[in-house]
Amino acid sequence: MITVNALSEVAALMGDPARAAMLQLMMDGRAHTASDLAHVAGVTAQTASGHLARMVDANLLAARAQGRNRFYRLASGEVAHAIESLMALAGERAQPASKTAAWRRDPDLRFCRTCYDHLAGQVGMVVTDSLTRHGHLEPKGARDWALTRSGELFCQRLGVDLDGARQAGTRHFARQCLDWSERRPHISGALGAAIADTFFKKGWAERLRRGRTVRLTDSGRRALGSHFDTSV
Amino acid sequence: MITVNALSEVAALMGDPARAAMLQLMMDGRAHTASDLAHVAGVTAQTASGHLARMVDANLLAARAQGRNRFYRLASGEVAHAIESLMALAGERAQPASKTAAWRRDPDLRFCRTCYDHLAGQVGMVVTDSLTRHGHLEPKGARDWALTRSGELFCQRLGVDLDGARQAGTRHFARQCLDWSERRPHISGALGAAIADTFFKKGWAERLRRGRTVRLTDSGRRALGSHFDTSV
DNA sequence: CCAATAGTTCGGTCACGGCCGAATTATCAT
DNA sequence: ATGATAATTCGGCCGTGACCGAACTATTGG
Repeated sequence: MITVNALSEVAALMGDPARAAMLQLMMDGRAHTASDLAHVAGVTAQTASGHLARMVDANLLAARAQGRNRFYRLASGEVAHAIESLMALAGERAQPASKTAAWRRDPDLRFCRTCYDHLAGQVGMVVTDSLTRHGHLEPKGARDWALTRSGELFCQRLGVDLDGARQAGTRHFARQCLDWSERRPHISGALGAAIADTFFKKGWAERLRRGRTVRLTDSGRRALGSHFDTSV
Repeated sequence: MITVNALSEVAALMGDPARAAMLQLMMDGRAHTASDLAHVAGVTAQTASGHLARMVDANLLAARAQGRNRFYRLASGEVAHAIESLMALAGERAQPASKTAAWRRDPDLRFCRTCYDHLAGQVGMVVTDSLTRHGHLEPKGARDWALTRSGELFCQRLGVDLDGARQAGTRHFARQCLDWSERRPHISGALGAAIADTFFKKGWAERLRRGRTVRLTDSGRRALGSHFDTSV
């Protein structure tokens, strides 16, 4: 097995948006099911299966079968290190791998957190509910939403980078993402990420140092009232 | 400017074989002209120019104009670090950045060295000359070679991974590479890399710790006699 | 001034690879 | 047994992006 260009092969694996999303989820150090990984990547199970097989082949991931699930995790700390150093180049902050098993009970986490790169928890639901209630978002197919004309205007007024979100490769634009604490779908996909970005950029929300918990700032509370007519 | 998926964007830049080849050349810490970079990547100047512009845009590279040349180098140590950690994943060894300016005079270097990933110097020329002398390689176009049927058989007998080399994306298969010490073209491209790989794998040659110098082993000398009917 | 060289921009071609639908296998639940 | 869920393989579609030829600009040197 000759390695004509080893660097490009590994980098190309990480260079696909869907695979990168999966890898970033696995940066928490835990093992995730193929379904979960397909979900954060915004692709179908078949597509995800192909991606995962390739990454296992390249020794980026380790797979473990358990019942009818297969769990995937990063193959080694070196993989995590490489991903971190790449994210550092892009000015992103990688959340260090912490093995807090009790994270499911955290009330702050249930209130507001990131689900990979978009908002989840009560705040994520408030945003999603407000968008659907005002007719900005309409269900489309089984797992997507369509952004209506009024939704487009609303996002522009809010300062959401719609162009950037639409350029996000073949990633789903407005995906339904099942919220594990609320048990209902919130907005994810490229649009969900762009909205979350707006929250952070305007200082409405702040990521806490570790983990996925997000703190809603005072101006964030006011924004929820004025833009999403909800009080939390 | 929203970063919907920062990781994949950086990784995708490094994930192209041509760009990866350029980056690996720049891992020596020096600045290189656009022509040189096009050359090791095995692409035309236009294509290289586009690649370089994109990498400068993404702050992976820094460019400096000097006369009618433009010199490109890695933008920071962080970039080098990220590349190293990726190469480590693939089991490759990154050659540490040494600034030996006197490398042009080194007689060992003139005798045998790697030119990015293929053999250069007298040994590289011996191999190339032998292949052309026996009709295994024929000039094709201005800067390429064609591997003849007899060349194909010869490579198979030698244990060169032709299939692997042919899969190397859009990289040129058998490129002519101007040898700076011999002033004649030697074999490069995917085939040149595969041949060099064979030399290393069979123990005919060994990379020295630092720099590009390659040591021809005793069995390597014998192999040059038996397979390439040349004594050095 | 003219020829040669380095580099870039533009336009058009083409193939690789990501994507999904459909079908298949395996496990779990009733 | 029967149906539901998790995961995979296969086949075919299609868009992104890498590539090159041609034309253009800038610098150097005779």
